[in-house]
Amino acid sequence: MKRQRPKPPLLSSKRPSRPQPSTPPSSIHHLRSLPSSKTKRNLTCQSAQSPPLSWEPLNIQRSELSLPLTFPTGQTFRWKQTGPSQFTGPIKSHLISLKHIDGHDDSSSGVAFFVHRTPDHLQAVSALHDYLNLSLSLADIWRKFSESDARFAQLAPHLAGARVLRQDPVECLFQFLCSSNNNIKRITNMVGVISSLGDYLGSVGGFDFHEFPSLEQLSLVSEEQLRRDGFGYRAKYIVGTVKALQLKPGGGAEWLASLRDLELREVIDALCTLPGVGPKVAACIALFSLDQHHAIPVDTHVWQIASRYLMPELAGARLTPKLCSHVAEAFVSKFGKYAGWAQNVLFIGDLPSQKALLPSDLCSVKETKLASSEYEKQEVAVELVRKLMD
DNA sequence: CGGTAACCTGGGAT
DNA sequence: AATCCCAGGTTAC
Repeated sequence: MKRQRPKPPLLSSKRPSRPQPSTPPSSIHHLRSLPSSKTKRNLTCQSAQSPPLSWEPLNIQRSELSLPLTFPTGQTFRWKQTGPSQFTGPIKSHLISLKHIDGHDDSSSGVAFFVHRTPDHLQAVSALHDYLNLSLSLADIWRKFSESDARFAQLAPHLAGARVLRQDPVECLFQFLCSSNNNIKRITNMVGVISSLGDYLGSVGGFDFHEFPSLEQLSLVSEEQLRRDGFGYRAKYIVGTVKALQLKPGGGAEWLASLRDLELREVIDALCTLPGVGPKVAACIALFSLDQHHAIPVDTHVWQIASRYLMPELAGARLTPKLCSHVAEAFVSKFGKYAGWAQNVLFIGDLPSQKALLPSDLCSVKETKLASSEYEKQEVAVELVRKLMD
């Protein structure tokens, strides 16, 4: 991550001196199969154990996993684009690249992965499958969505492979603590600052990667330091949430992971006890890391989508907490058990950065500034909502 | 209990 | 140039 201005050195940005991997240097053949990167000299890491230092196929079609529709679309800020159709990121203590394999059609094109570094290759492969949520079939889930919603059916062919990840809860929580009232670029910078507190994993394409820091490592950074690093008021959320988690019986990581067994309502309530976590951030954590497939993060985008396609009677109304839960319910009653996965697709379809993928007639046109008469319209909408809620 | 203002920061629009 | 507005919201009043 390149920073705009010089920053004070971070607490543990020094590379921990790890024992060198005991494997022999890679052969020429292996070198040829290394992922493309602008700076080859930075390819420092290797698998400490098992052999496969090469690209291996992931046994799925592109329609089950699109890398550009899954990694840079706001559910994780930890992955970097390291090639034309290649992304690199950390999963636990594994550092992995993924890239698309071109084919003539969907069935012959797919995804390959490259394990740059891992304590155990088999565990790396297993962790990758888990992280990508590959036990769930996108095709199965989407079929029902298209049947029940016209907007989804229109959008889906252009956004094939937009998958919901299954991230580590601690990692997910701290990423979305950074997201409040913020933009993707700055969130990515901030997540980079936090990540650098974790153990160094290696460098690919000029980007340094770290294992996500433990709560103990996170507890070493002060609110003042975070403010100097540009976190603004979110600095106290980070510090406060670390402390709150450390007080949990059995440890915060355990406590967070245990939420996977609860009902969505309980999960949201539990998460909202942490400082800086409100309904929206809680829903993101629930959906992207806690197996709550019907959690609906209602933000400005989803609000727009809902008022445009799902609940047109809301057009012009304001986004209030009360209405947010109504929108979430509307999504669930329309899309069912995996409503969060549908929301994710509609959300991506609304992202300015993804508009290029869509035919212009599918692009949502941003509501231009409200004219004077629009004010009245809003009053009417508010009235309608009031009736709706009785 | 529901509605509002304040909160850090940076980029783009007015 | 100065100011406003917005960006995947939450908190405190």
